[in-house]
Parts: sequence; C-alpha cells; structure tokens
Amino acid sequence: MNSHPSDDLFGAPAAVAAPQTGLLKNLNPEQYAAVTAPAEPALILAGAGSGKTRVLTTRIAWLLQTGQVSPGGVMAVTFTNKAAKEMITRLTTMLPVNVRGMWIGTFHGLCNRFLRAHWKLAGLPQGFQILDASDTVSAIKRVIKAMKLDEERYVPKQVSWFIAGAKEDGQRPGDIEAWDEQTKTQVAIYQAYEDQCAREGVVDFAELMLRSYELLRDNLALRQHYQQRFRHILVDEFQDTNKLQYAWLKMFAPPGNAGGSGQSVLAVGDDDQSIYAFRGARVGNMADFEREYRVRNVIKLEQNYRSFGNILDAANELISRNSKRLGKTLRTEAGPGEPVRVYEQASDFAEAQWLIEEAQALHRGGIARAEIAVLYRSNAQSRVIESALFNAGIPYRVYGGLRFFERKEVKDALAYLRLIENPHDDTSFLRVVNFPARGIGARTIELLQDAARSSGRSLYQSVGAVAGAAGAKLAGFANLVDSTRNLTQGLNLRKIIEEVLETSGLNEFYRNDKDGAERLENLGELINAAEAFVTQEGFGRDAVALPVDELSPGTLSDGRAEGLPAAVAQAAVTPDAETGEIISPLAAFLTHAALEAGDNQAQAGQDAIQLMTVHSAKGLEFDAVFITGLEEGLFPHENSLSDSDGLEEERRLMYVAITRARQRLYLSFCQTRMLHGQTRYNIKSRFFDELPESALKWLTPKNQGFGSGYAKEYQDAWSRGSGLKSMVGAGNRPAWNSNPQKAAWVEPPVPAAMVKKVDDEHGGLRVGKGVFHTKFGEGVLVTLEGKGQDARAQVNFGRHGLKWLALSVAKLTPID
DNA sequence: TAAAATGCGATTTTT
DNA sequence: TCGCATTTTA
Repeated sequence: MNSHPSDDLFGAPAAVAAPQTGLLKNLNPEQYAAVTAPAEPALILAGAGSGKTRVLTTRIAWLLQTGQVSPGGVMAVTFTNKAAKEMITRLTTMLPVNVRGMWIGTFHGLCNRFLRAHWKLAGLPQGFQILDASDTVSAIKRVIKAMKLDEERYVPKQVSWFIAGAKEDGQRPGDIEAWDEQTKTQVAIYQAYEDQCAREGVVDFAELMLRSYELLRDNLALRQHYQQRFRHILVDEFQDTNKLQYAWLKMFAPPGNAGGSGQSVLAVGDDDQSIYAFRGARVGNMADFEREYRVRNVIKLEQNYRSFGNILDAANELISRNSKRLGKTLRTEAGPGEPVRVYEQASDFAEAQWLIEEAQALHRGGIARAEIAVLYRSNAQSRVIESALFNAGIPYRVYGGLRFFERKEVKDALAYLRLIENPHDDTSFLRVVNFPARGIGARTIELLQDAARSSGRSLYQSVGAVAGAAGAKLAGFANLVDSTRNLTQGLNLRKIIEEVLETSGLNEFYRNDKDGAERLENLGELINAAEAFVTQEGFGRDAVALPVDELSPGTLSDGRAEGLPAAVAQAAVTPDAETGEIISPLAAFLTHAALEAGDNQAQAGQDAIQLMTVHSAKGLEFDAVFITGLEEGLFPHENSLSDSDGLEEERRLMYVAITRARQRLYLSFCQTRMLHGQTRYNIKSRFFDELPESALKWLTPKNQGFGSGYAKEYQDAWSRGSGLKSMVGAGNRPAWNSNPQKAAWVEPPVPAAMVKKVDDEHGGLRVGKGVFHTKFGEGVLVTLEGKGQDARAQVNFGRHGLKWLALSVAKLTPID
C-alpha cells in the first residue's frame, strides 16, 4: 500500500505570493477586476481559497491610495471579530493608514459603535450593556417566572429563539400576528422582556442590529448623513447575512442611491458556502442584491490557490448536484496532486485509531500537527477521537468549547464590574448577589423580586423594601456594590478589577477552594485581558463613540480627543462625540467582553492536531484534512433530510469541508458507531456517490461489508495486537506506542455488543452486515428477532430510514 | 447550603 | 452514554 505520507512530496501549492511593489501586482484578472471595480454596486462570487480577503483588503488600500475615498468614507463589515481583525492587520501592512477612521468591524460591532454615538436618539442609556446569549436566556427566564408562566411550555431558550427570530425579521411585539395561544403568549413575553431590558439598560445581540436599523429608518437626517459619509461599503460573507442585516445595509446605501450618487457597495460571498440557514442566513440576499442594486458587475473568483486538482474535482463535482446555485467552478494550476483517500472502518473506535495513526505518520512525514484537521459533522463525534488521541498521548486541540469570557468565574467577575457601571442590571445582580455565599437565599431573593416588580424598580433599588434580617443582608450587598464603586473611582482598569476581585470575595473564595487554582488563574487572566485591552488592543474600538462627521481636526490619530486633562487622556478615556460625556474604560471593556467572547480553551501554542466541526472549519485551511463519520444520518444529518433545501445545505457543508484541504484529503466512514449510548449501524454517505471516482482512491475495497474480506483481515490484525501499521503500511512503530499503558488501541476495536450480534446468524443474514432490498436498496442489518414465520429484521436503509421487515415477506439478500 | 439524586436531551453557532 | 440543570435530601 502506498499510503505512507513520506512517499509523497509536500511542496507548497502554487501561490500568488511574490515580491510586491504595487498593490495591484500579481492579481489575477478576476481579482484585478474586483479590486478596481468602478464605484457602483458589485457582487463578487468568491470561491473557496480564491483570495477573497486579499481582494477585500487590496481594494480598500487601492481606493485609499488612489484618493478615491478617505478613511472616514469606508465601511467594511464582517461576521466575526477574527475576520475583522485580519482585515485590519492586512490593511495596515499594505498601507500606513488611520484604521480608526474607517468603520471596519462585525455587524454587531459597528451597530454598537453607532448606538454609542447616538444613544440618546436610540433611546438607550449612555452606558447600556450588552447581553450575551446566556445572559439573554436567563433574562427571559426571569420574565417567564415573573409572568407566572409554565416554564415547561414556554422554554426560555426556545422563547429566546422566538424573540431573536422576530427581531431578525425586523418585528417588534406589536408587528407579530399571533393567532394561537402559544404564539400570543410568546409575544407577550417578548413585550415584557423588552420592558425589562429598557428598565435595566441592557440590549441583546439582535437588539443592537434592530435598534440601529430602526434609528436609521426613522431619522432622515441621520440616514442622509451616513449615506453621504460612506462612499464605499464592503460586505464580507454576504451569503450569511440575514434579513435584518441586509435591510440595515440598505439604510446606509439604498439601492436607488447607490451608483447614481457614486456610492459603492461591494458584496463578497459564496453561495456554495452558505451553511447558516438554520440561524437565519438568507443566501437569497445575494440574488436580491444583484437584482435590487441592478448590479452590472458580477465577478467570479474561481482560481483557487489552496488545493490540488483532485480535491477541487471532488468539490466541484459534489456541489454541481445542488440545484440552487449562482454557478461557479473552482480551478487550479497546481496539478492534480494526490488522490482523495477513502477509508472504511468497522467501528467509530477503529476509525479513530486509524486516523490518529495516519495523522502521526503525516506528522513524522514532516507536517506540523496544527496543519492536520479532523472534521466531523456534530460535536458528539469528537469524543471517540479525543479519547484515542488522549490515550496515545498526542497533543490535540478541540474547537468549540467554552470561551474565555463565558467561563463562570469570569462572568461572575464581569457581573460585579457591570454592577459598578450600572447597578440596575438585574441579571448581574442576581448572578452574584449570593456568590460568594453571603446568606441570601431563594426566599429572600423572591421577596426582593416581588418588591421590585410591584414598584417597577430594579432589584438594587428595592433592597430597602425587604424587612428584617434578610433585608439587612441585601443592604449589605448593595453597600458592597456602592463602596466598591467609590473605592475604584478614578483608578485605572487593572486596579479596578483587582479591587473588585478582592472586595467581592471572589479571589478569597477560590483561594480556599481546593479546585480553585485554575479559576484563580482565569481571574488573573481577566486582569491581563483588561490590561491588553487598554494598552495595545486599540482601546475603545468597540465602545468609543466616533465623531459623527469625518474625524475632526482636533482628534488624535488613535481616536482620542485632544485637549483633555493628561490624566484623563492617559486613562484612555474618550468623550462622546455628540455630548462630550466621558465613557469610562471599564464600560468599554465590558462592551468588548460582550462582543468578543475570546478564544476557546485549549493549550494554545502547542503543536496540536485540530479537531472541530465542519461549521467551525469554515474559513480555515490545512495541509491535511480528515472528514470523518461520512455516514447516512450523520453526514448528511438525518434532521436535514426532510426537505431538499436541507440536503443542499448539507452538501454545501461537505463542500466547505472538502475545500479546507490543501494537499491531502481523507474521507472516512464506519459501519458501527456509538451514539447517545446506542450502537448505530450506518451505511456510507450518499456523498460518496456524488464524488468523481477518478479523484478517489479507496484504501479499503469499495462496498465491502463488515466481517468480510479486508475488514476481517483488519480485525485479525487488531486482535494480534499489531495494530494498524501492518495494514496501512506505516513504517516504524511510533514512539508514543512504546508506553504500554498508553497503548489502549491494542485492544480489539469491535465493541463486545457488536461481536455478540455478529454471531446471531439468520439464514445467511448477519447483524452488522450489508443487505439488499429490491425496493429500499442497500442497507445495514441492525437487529434480527424471532424464528420461522415471526422472524423479523430491522434494517437501516439510510435515506429510506430504519425499517422493520418480516423476513417471510421481504426479500433480503446479504451483500458481501 | 451543599451534596446527592434525578431527569432530559442530543445537529450545526457568531455576535 | 453522558453532561447539564434542576430537584431532593441530609
């Protein structure tokens, strides 16, 4: 078998990179056309790996350099902070430019910036705080409780989806037509939630967008101002925009206006990579944009600089099966490269063992671990792979865990900080009123909530309304908040946080907790994060209100206003553009924490194999990619099969997965998988039928059933303890395997339950083996029961589902 | 008030 | 199966 990685040369694929003397050097014709497109609406269909970010940043640089626009006239919108940061970084390497003057950021970041500048017009308190997803759910939960509704029937999380969905459709409670009881009540909750948010001075993510949109919609002067200001608007990942985001965009650049007035909107996206319909993304916005803006300039970036030919052939062929496409075919000059390797395994366990062995071999062949990605459709699949990696002692990193600002201890600390800024933030109040414990129990809190409710005041304001010992304890907490506010007055951000960690008792609590070391460390990390935010990170990009007009002459290059007392300027305090009121660094930091949840945990720095869902792999690329669990029901996922839109999105997901690979791509599936405590028998994904044979290399014989041929031999190899290496031809025994304690993989990979079932023979049929049915086609036998006339079989036919069949009637033939 | 017991759900996720 | 959130119990 010639699958040994060192057999192959891993030269870098052809790249655009070359000495650059001018911005436009080394752009291909399509890229050039996009970068230098005239100042009118344009739609760029940017294929995976086609240099999209380069085009976006180069265009901005070119516009600035050629004097077509000043920094203040540029708006560039992205979905993630990461993308926004990258754009800024790359832009500054191309051109010395005042980035602060431009509006580059995420939709939500820019909305925040907008609302900070116009908080009064938007009807918000100046120091409004932002609720993250979990804050939102708990706020809604409080509303549901206050309304004395059944939480079983009105599940807070679902209600939060309802509300976010309504907001993303631009609907306020009064706009929703509700006919049934359920919806009517949800609308009532929505209304009560809005009132509560207004009372507490907080906004959720969707509110940032909707509030900005409404303000522009209802305020002609403001709208005209911004329309005149932004000459060039660039939108990244346009296929991911939702209804509200598109409507928001049109406020800044109305279709009729654009073009005629020299306003230009450059929408960049890839309909084939639209994988977020489930959270409201409307691919249709691309077609709508083309129509509504009468786009004359549709540019396709189809030249791929990432992957070799076979990988692109696979991607192209697969995605061509989708009916709803704008149409695009990736091409490369890099040559075919290696074939796409396909592996079949007996079990998820075996799949995991195989892939880590293969990954280790790649690593020995000279590929950094961080350049190897293991992708899966759903998070639950990471478990087996993780444990295999763990047992083998291979460093790995799983994406998608808790992020820094979402950690309990960090959120607790932030809650105290928020109370300093705004004591009426009931979410924060409830979060920490009794943490660390200060004898304030559930009864006391209920009394307090009743008092607050009946007077329409915040919990903080109602503390005095609770009598007796309980009231005294509450007063003690309110005092703590007040005194901490006084103590920290005028301190810099680091000192403020240090003080809060002490006076709140958080530090002490974790010092005394035997498992508190890590949490203490994170609290220390919070101080560092704040420090970094104030000093380097370009303080206040989020919270600082920028002048409504282009940067005024009295403004320093970093956005701070001149003429402030030195001490104030040093604390990086920024006055509001309209009112001159001061926004504290603390408020800015809290905003930052809400809008940017930080990295998810993991031993950063270590060279580790990357594990993630296909969704989180979007936008990334790796030398080698494993797409695992390619089984019917998993990928495509069973929940997506009810309609063709769902299946097409799954296919796009697969397309995204394939196009992550630069040099080597593995596809794997297995016959047995533990899922939710049950053994499932899956058949291979239909996507295999949609890939070109010529680009594939089946490393296990195609259509081999479990227990036969290769698989049998494979198992024998396992049980002899010789592992995979004899099968896949990996040369030497890996170092990590020299430790017998860690060599858990030597155990036969077939679960005991499986072995037992395999023995359960029935007329040539075997559980776990493939069967053929004249109507349903290929399937996998899951269960055999009964004898003679009563004999029945349960078969998983993948796309036809799991079926019980009477063997006396159904014609089932075993497949070998 | 904290530990133990029980119940529930289980694609995908950024802001 | 397993992680979590909520409820029960000492």
